[in-house]
Amino acid sequence: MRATQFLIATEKETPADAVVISHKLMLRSGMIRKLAAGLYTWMPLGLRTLRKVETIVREEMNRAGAQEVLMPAVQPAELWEETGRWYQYGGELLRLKDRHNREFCFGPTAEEVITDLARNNLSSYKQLPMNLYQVQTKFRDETRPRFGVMRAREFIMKDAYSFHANEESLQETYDRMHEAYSRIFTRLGLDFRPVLADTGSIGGASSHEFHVLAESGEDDIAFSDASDYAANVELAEALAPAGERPAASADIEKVTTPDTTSIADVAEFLKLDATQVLKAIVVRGTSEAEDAEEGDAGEPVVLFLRGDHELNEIKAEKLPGVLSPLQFASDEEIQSIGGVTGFVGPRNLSARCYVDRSAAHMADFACGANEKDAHFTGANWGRDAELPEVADLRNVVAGDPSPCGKGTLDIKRGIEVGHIFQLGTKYSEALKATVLDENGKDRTMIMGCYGIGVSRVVAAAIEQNNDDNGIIWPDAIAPFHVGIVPMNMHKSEAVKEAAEKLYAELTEAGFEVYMDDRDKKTSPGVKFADMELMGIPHRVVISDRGLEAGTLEYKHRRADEKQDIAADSVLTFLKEQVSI
RNA sequence: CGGGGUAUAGCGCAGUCUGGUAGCGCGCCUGGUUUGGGACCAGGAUGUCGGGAGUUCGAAUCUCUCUACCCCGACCA
Repeated sequence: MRATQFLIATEKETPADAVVISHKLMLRSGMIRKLAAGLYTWMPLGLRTLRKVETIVREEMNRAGAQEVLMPAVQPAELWEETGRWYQYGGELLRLKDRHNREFCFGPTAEEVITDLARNNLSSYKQLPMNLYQVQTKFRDETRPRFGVMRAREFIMKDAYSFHANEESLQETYDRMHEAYSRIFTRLGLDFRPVLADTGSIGGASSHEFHVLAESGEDDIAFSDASDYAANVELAEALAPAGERPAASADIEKVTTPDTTSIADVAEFLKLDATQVLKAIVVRGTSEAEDAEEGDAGEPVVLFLRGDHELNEIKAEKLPGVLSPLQFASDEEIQSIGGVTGFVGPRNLSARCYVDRSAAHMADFACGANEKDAHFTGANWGRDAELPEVADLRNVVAGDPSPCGKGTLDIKRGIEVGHIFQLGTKYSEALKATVLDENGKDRTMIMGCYGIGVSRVVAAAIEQNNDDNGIIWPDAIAPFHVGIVPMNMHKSEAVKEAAEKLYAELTEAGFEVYMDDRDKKTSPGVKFADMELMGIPHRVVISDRGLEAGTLEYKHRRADEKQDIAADSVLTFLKEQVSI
């Protein structure tokens, strides 16, 4: 590709609405342009990389035995009504009506459609297992799209769905997908980790997320320093502290603590560490009324944590009696159980309570007195308040022992680029997707699903590969492998000739080449800067000076120094440097 | 959805408080000089000042209203 024929859209200044590096660089390099919130046009430069990611994903999916299909982006409401998700999905589902007033949605995912496909086209266990995938535009009407294509509303996703006659077969495909994903992200040149994950609203048994490690990630990942254990913090179990709870050594005492409603206030006022203060969080409970609809709130539930710990909402939602999704109780609801907002404590509280494992281990602690402007100090479980049911309620923090039993946990930020689930029969049952088994009986197929955020991968790759001058593409997904900068091409026939010759030679050899043939108005500095911003990994400069000496100059985007290469060996040299 | 903010040329911004008819840098066009790291000189083009309504002799500026976008949070995976 010649620069003069390419839609170059580089920008010197960063558009004001970008906050993460990948978003800034994608805009500045001219990979994407924003159309509206969460909607982006892929420019020629960006699309080249996007297509390369897709290609790698396809190659590895095919290698792992999956078959590509392409389903409609617009899906009929009926299917979603059959699984009940038409009502459950909420505002993220973009609903549409056609001219006949029939309802549709723009697919945020395709379980319904693929399961419909399977029930209509698979009839025998002998056809299983079957793994089908597509690479397609999805739409999720995020309340808050951000970070460019990292969290866009419209995005490209590879979604695969497998169908099985039994659990063993599902596990086999799941493992094979796990392996395929590892190969994909390795080939993409990314620093990634598979981590144990919550199964979320899609439901199902087992689940792994694939995360690209980056500071700008929106997820916290817990790693063991002594094993390969890694889990999303949402899921990572916080173990009980070792040993017995220390014995009480202080007397309980009520103290006046005016306006100290936060843990930080209380700790400061009482000159205690946050670890010595009991945190109480009152959430809504499930209703036990006969006519209660799902989601109706019932009696509040109180959760106790050590002051320095954070509530893990996913864990809390799963507790019996706690309303899911989690909602915090109102001041009135707190009063109804004998509490005072900001001063809730375990003593004389009439509500169902849970205490976190670490909080259950506290002794001589401070806690709310269920009176305005009052706390207790020197409180102890058993003696001063009954110990509620103990549960794992908190997010793990760095330094916690690893749940795998080996080492301690470290926490890093990650960008979720892939997710694999064992779905079980959630969708196949709702849509009655069955096959006949060996005995001629209907059997509901067991499903797995496997997603990769293709467009998000592009952004994630940039988060991991950039410097002050711009993007640094791994060869595998670079929009161009080699950039040629001819110096003073307008003046020197020799340079022009050599550049054209090299361009033809490299293209012939299978390299994707970008030659900056812009005229004399475009100074070399601009060409270098653009090429670096765009992240082209290998650069060859052709100059009169070099040609006289029989050399060309080569520099890798990541290297500090340029090097002279004998002109006649450039092709061989580049074949060694570039991994296509 | 709650809180905060912004909207002026393709991009980044000033001008708004204190009303007087639109400006800077980059980019773009023309000509010339330059040519190994975002050149220089001269000339030039580009704006419904986000939309609507109002106040006023006069509105980018004041008032009301709508919209879009961004940030924090909640939600979502």
